[in-house]
Amino acid sequence: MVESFTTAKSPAALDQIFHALSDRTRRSILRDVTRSEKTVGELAEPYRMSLAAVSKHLDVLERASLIRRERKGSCRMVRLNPKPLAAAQNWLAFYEKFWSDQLDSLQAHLEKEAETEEKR
Amino acid sequence: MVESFTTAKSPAALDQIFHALSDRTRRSILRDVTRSEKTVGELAEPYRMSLAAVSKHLDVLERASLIRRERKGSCRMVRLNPKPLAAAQNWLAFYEKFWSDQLDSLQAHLEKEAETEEKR
DNA sequence: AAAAGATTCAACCAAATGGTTGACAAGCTT
DNA sequence: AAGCTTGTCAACCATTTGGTTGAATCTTTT
Repeated sequence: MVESFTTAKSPAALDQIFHALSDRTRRSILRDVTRSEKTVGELAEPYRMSLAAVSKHLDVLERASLIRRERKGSCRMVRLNPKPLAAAQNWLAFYEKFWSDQLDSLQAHLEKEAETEEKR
Repeated sequence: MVESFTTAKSPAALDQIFHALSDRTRRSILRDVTRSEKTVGELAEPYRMSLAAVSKHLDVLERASLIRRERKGSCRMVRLNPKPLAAAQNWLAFYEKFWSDQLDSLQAHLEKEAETEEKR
C-alpha cells in the first residue's frame, strides 16, 4: 500500500508547520481566517503590533502553506489552507495510544507490535 | 460543563509544545523514548552532535513537559510524558472539518454554527 | 497625473535558538 | 581516595526570530 499523502510529509515540512504553530499570534490568525478570507489589515487590527509585523507572521504561515495570499483589488486576501495541518495531526496521532490512560490496551498494543517484529 | 483538561491548556503551554515539536531532532527523540525509557547517552548516540547539544534538546522537551528525566544510578533515564501532546492534538482537531474535502458537510457545519450564533 | 490606501520591502535591533568546547559534578569501580 | 563514566553547566558563536520604522510598490480614486 502506498503511503498516504499526509504521512509522506517531509520532516522539513513538519518543521515549518510546527514552527508556524508555535506562536500564539499565528495560531490566533489561523483561527481568524477559518470562517472566511480576510484582508491583511483586518487580520492585523486586533493585535498591538505593526502591520509589517503581522505581514511577517503571514510569511511564516505561508511558508508552511497554511495560508494563501492573493491580490483582490487593492487588498490582499488571506485564506486558510488547512490541509498541511493534517500532517501535523497525523504525526501526533501516533502518540494517542500513549496518552490514553487505558494502560491495558497500551500493553496489548505493545505486545501486538512485538509479535509483528518477531516476524520480520 | 467544565472545560476538559486538554482544552484548558494555556497559550504559553501550547507555544512550548509546538516549539518543542518544530525540530526534527526533538521529534525523533520523542519517538526514541516511546517504547521504553532510555539514557541520555543512548538517545544521543544516533545523532551527529555533541551530548551537550542533545541535553539541550532534552531541556526544551522537558520545559514542554513532554519528557521527564530522573537519575537512576549514574545515568539519567528519560521517559516520555505524552499527555501534553493531547493539548496540541486538541488544538488541531478544530481544523479537521476544514481539511476534509467533504465541502458539503463543512457547509452544513458552518450553517449550523451561524444558527447558534444568532441565538446568542 | 496626482493623491490616497493597502501591503510589502529593507534595514535595523534585541532576544532566542541550536550548536560548539571545556570545566564541573555525581555515582560507580577499583 | 583515585579514577572512570555519565551528564550538565557556562561561556561563546552564528543564525533565526519577532519586533520596529521608513521607503517603495501596486491599485483605485480623483
